[in-house]
Amino acid sequence: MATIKDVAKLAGVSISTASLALNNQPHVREETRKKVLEAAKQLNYQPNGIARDLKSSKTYTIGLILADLAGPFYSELIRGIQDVTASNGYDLVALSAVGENPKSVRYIQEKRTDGMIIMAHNISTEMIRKAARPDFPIIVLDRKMEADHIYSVGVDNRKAAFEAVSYLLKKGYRRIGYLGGPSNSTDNQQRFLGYRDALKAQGLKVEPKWCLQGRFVKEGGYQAVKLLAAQDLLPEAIFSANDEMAIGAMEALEERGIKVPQEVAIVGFDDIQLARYVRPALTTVRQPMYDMGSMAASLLFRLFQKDRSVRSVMLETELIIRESCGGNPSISGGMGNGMEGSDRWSLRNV
Amino acid sequence: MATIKDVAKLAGVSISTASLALNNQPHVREETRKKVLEAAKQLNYQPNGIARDLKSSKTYTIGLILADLAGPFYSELIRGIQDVTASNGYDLVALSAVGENPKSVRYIQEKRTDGMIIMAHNISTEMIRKAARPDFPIIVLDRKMEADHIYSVGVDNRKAAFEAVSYLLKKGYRRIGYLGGPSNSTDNQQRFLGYRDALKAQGLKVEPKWCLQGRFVKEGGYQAVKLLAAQDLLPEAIFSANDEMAIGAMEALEERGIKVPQEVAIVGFDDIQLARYVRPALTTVRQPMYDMGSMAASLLFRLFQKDRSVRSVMLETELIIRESCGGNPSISGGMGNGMEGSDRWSLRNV
DNA sequence: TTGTAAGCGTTATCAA
DNA sequence: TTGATAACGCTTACAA
Repeated sequence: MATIKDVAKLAGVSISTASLALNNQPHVREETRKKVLEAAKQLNYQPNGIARDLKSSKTYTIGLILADLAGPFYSELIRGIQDVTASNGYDLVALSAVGENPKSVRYIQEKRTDGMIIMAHNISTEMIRKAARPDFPIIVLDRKMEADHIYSVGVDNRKAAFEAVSYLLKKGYRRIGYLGGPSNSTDNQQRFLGYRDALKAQGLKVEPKWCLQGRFVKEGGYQAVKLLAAQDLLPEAIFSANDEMAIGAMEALEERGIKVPQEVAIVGFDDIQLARYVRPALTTVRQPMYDMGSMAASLLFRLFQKDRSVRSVMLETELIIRESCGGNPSISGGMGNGMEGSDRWSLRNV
Repeated sequence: MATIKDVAKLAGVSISTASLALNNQPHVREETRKKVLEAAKQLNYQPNGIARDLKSSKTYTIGLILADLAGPFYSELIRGIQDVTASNGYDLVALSAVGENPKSVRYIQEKRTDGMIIMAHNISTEMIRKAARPDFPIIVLDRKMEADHIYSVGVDNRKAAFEAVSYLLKKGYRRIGYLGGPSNSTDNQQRFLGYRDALKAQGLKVEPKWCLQGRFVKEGGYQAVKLLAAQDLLPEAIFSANDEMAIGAMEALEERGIKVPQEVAIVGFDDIQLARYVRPALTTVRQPMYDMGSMAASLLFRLFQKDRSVRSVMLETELIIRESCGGNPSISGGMGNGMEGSDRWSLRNV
């Protein structure tokens, strides 16, 4: 690997001159610059970014940690972040936090980026708190937390879940199950509370036998519902804490010839791309993922600029009515460009 | 930011001793180690990864560059890579190459990782060739290229396309269009050649009016087909160079009330997750994305170990018959966990 | 306009 | 068992 030293030597100048020339700094004679550039080319010189980062304590990179990079859930989120980072001349690197003790925390602790956006329930709040610094702000998307140099961007999960379940109740369903995610996930906890609140508001209470664990993945939803169906314990409706599990649930039901929504209604959460393509199309709570992403990134850049007015933000969700709980499918088909539905059902401020 | 220097000072030892203690090296008195660890904790010390990387010229990270991180296409690929990197104790960082002159090339050039996997047609072959080094191998997934420290993993696009189009021909379709991606994409070029070959083998030739450009994105497929339909120029069948465009095409047709497959048949390429969910379910060429990912990563690790036997690899594709060109849907339904058909791929050396 | 030299935070070598 | 000290490759005062 050719270093700047080699370039300088070949060009017959000092290292600092070589550096100046290479970085298009003024105060370098044109002839000298040419010599240096020529030498660099000849050696196929490429600067070592790590050394530069170390020296300048700046990486022009922001990091994004997701529980599962490969999940279908994140497209719009990534797009939102990316649009903002790119327009600020930054790179975005994404990593996923897999397993109980994700290796990627190393990446947070060791500060290989200028800031972080995190949406991974398997990364502990404690860890995040420890890693944040004035020059290393962190935005969390999957929990509520406000501490020095830490901000959160998200939706009011409890309220959103409350409304989704209330919708089921309004349609006359009484025996409503909950298909949940990992218990250490704040999102899951809040959605469960919203579910409980809604039942309670109608004088109903949570039935443990209908509280399923699906780990936020399709296979989990599939297994949980399959088991319940085998025991003949199915409720009339299921509120699933995310769409993936809801789709798994639908497949389990289909396998047993149980009709959705006629026999069991289903509501999901997230509005992933697939939601509108499954049959029946999934009624679900839309999270404004693109906005969450761009908001998180903007916050970060404002923080880089020492903007003191930054605060955590909560965005609005929207219940998207499709076919999976019967009744007026108002949406299905269309370009799926995320534009449908802004006029439909409720929008609310938090 | 507390550095190791601060820790050393607080513990009353030298920097080197602090380093030894912190890294669990032997030859440190237990008492001393305790003192150091205590100091580190008190200062909330976290090692600076960049400095470490610089010193050790090793990052224990491999990079993945995708044309569009947010695309639906990559889940399985990422999973394949991730499984291998994680089991080798490495991190995976993903970046996307957006636009004509992607900023992320910086990441390649500046070697912030120990190796790279690239699937982004907007990164030039020239650039890749320049960046590869003995200690910085690169695996390309979207083009055929073999040079020092560069290997490719992929499928035989031309053959796969040939088979897909031949299938249409065998079903009796004669007027077959091509919905293609960016012209600088090798994948696109090869698929087009396969399409042409298949037509030629039946004495047919390519009709320019049926050669559409959809930029590999859904919206592109939608627009192109919409336009063609408006001019009443639709062929009997369309071979789309990827699934996203195929789905866009289907939506354009649906909008005009044109039935698939009765009036226009469609075949896609990739077998993304959505393909089995759209109605009619999409007949398409499955690329073994998971295997491509794990294979690419394995190659990298073998290279790290100076394994000289590494060679480029070509994997087999498979035509998945569903409903979008009429006739015998052989696969559809199931858990969609990507496990179907895994007994069918074979490895071929190039 | 160019060169010398310090330093970013580590790890590693060698003496003490 | 510990401590000086020299790198790693770069940027940047400051001096010449």
